[in-house]
Amino acid sequence: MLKFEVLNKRGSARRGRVTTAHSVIETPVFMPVGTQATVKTATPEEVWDTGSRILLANTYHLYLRPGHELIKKAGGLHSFMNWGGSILTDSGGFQVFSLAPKVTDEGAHFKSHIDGSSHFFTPEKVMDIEMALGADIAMCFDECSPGDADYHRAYNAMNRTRDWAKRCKDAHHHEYQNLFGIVQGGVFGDLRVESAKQITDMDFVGYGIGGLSVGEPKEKMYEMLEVLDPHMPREKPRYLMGVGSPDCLVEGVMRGVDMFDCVLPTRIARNGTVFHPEGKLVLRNAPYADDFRPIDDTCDCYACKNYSRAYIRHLLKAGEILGIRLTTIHNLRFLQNLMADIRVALEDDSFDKFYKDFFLKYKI
RNA sequence: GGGGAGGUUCCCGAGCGGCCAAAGGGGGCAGACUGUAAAUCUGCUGUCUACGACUUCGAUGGUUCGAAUCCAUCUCUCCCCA
Repeated sequence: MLKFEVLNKRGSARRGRVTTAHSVIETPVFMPVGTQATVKTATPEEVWDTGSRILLANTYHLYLRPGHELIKKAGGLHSFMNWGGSILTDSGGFQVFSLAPKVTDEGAHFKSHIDGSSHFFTPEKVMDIEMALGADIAMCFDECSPGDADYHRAYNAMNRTRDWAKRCKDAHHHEYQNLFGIVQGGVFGDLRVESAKQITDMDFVGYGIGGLSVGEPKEKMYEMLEVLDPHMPREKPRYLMGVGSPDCLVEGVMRGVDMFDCVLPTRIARNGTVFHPEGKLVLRNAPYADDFRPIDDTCDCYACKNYSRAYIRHLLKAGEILGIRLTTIHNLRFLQNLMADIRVALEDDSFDKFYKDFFLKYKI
């Protein structure tokens, strides 16, 4: 079972440690996303070398292809993809929201994005799949309302998430896998508080904060985190789902978040953008054509230690695979270094200074 | 030497009298990307003293109210036969 220790606190921010059956995870932590049991372009070893100790994978995608039974047959996700760290599986709740299928109290009907075939997810079905996948942490099947959802819609999604969480908990039995509940409530403070009560009353191992970073202004997201802070148990990990820009990570930690995941670093890497202490660099742009410096001369990643901006830009422009591999490795390492720096600052009780210094340099 | 097909905006390539500053690709230049249907998507890409004007479709000359589109000559490229 999962163990969570809070090692140090500074206001709402906390420095902690999650221990799962597969690894020790120092928090606050950033978790790279490997939807289809792979962090796109990088080998598990390369991902490990960026400092990552826990990855995300997606129930919806792996159920469709190659199928959870096959992964179970392979000995579970860790074995199937040769990843020695921990894994968290997202439930497919986000797809329910983004693929806009028909949702009833019973579950969600949707059509496969691969072949158009019809499928039906219930909380029980999702638990079966997640247990078969065998990640260290499984997420409840929830309903995620979009950032512009009105009160009524957010309210309904919140209550459905509560009902489904109950059914998930009843259906979930696993030797080492841990189930996290998910708080919803849109951008409405009272709903967030109510959702936090509904979900934490069920006593999960940890809590996802869902339905944020889905199109609402950042300020709303920060506001919701502040509203939630006093209503979530301090002794359990909090996971802000889908958040991953450097500024949001720092802001999230300040508001008490322990875990983050996001496709942003890997996606923008594939689209030619890299993180830098002063902001993002669109490496495929013309000014880098003859810029022979590393992406970030303070970075210790494989890309920065060996290659220039000009070379990587050339690879990106030429459509060479190595280009997006290098930018992916850099962006992951950048975020892992950022999180490591945050953890040190929390240990040293210097997070306020860190926060100030970070935003002095980093242009959003 | 004979016969045939062609030369279009950075490149390839449509257009074949007006609706053409000229389709569509590519390339180039930017922008977006936050629980991944994403190595994706979107915009711009002749010049300017810009809701209008000017210069472009091998060159020159012509026909026409009007030509990238028709005619003549020149020039270059490719293919076939000698």
